[in-house]
Amino acid sequence: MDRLKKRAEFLAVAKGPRASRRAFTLQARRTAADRRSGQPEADPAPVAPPAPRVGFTVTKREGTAVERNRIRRRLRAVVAGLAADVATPGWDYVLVGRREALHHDFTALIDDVVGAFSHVHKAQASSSRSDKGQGGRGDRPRRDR
RNA sequence: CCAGUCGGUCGGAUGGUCGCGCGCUCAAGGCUCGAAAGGGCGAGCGGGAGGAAAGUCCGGGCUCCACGGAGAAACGGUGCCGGGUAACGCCCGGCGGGGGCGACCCCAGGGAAAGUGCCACAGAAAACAGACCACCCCGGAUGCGUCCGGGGCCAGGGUGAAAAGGUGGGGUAAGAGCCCACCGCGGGACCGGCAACGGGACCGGCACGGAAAACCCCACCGGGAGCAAGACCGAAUAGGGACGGCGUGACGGGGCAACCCGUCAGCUCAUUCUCCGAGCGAGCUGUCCGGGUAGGUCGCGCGAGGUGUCCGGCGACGGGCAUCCCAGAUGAAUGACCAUCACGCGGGCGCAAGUCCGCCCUACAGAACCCGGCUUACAGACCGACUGGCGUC
Repeated sequence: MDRLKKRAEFLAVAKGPRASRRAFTLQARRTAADRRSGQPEADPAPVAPPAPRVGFTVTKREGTAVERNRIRRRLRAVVAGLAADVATPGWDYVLVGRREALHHDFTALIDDVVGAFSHVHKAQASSSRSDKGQGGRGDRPRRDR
């Protein structure tokens, strides 16, 4: 499981859909789609979408350094345990940890993460249709001119 | 046994499943990035948070910047003495003062006869000596209540943190260091100590209030910024420079000119031809160079190093020998989960040792260039030395 490490990558994912649970907030973004739309359609090579990447964020508001480390490590352990099941290739994810992640029951935490992932995927699916519609409309007039 | 003082150590253990980052080694095949060298995905092994990693309060190393030498002033810091140390505002050993029956603890602890200012409230008076009230004596007046003049200035004056040394005696009109004894205070030859300081013959009738954490004076110390220091590599895009290639057409009109407009060539709008339309119409392009952003590499861990032991020293510490190599991340590794066992708390059974069940799972807290300190936080456990009290022999 690759990690997100650049500030710019985190900012990009923050624009995507999100799902909030008691112990965290999940943000997600479909990166492969972006790359395809950025290139002309002449490149039909069906390159395998890049492996999913996950980043973790815990702000100082959530506690001391020890507590923040523990929040991030528990969330990381959850994701590492079921990464292949929930994370889709071509996507970036960011988990924003909350204080509740310190003592939240581990199995419940796993359930929450699974739920949040599917919720985010659904949200992207519905909103991406409208995105494509807008993109198509934006492309056509440019070609007409 | 109880109460207490000081110093020190540790701060869960074992196992299982799945992982993280670093280093070393291996390489049969596969996948992937790359022009290549090589890297990644793999396997094995090794090691991977603290006593405070924290606060960022001092002192250094290291790096860059500034700077000719010396001195002075200003500013900041430190402040009993001796020692330790690379250095310190730290530590050790003393001294002085204060507290405790004691072990022991606490102390911004230089200078107030260099100067300025301050001493609230209360009080007659707050700093140097007197004025006031009251008191005492003498003389005079008197309506016998007292009043006036002169002298004494000590004791008394609720106060206050602080007010003319205290007690006793002599003395006197009454008093007062006016005189005497003791205590206190000041000076002090000399003695002990490296010193801070301690002791002190003798002398002095006693003067010299506090506060320096108000200013100040004296002595000593002090360039600035910090690993986001600093060094190197360096895209994409835009822009800069050097050299080269192709090109910068014709006519007319306006305008002093720069320039603007129009027409015709020319070029572009995927390709060939024609037409129409739009745009361009003086630049386009190749190679190289330099600055530099994102990003990356180094800095980066052999050190005022750890452990053991011996020697010197009361001690801080110093020295010798042996031995060990011990985190190196950068959206930031050092973990997640489970089981068992100790530890703690509560309850049941048992004379007791113990056993069973349940709970909390055990604090403060996470390296970020590195060291020496200080300060602050901390569940619980252990060790040593010592003090006071009780009991027994």
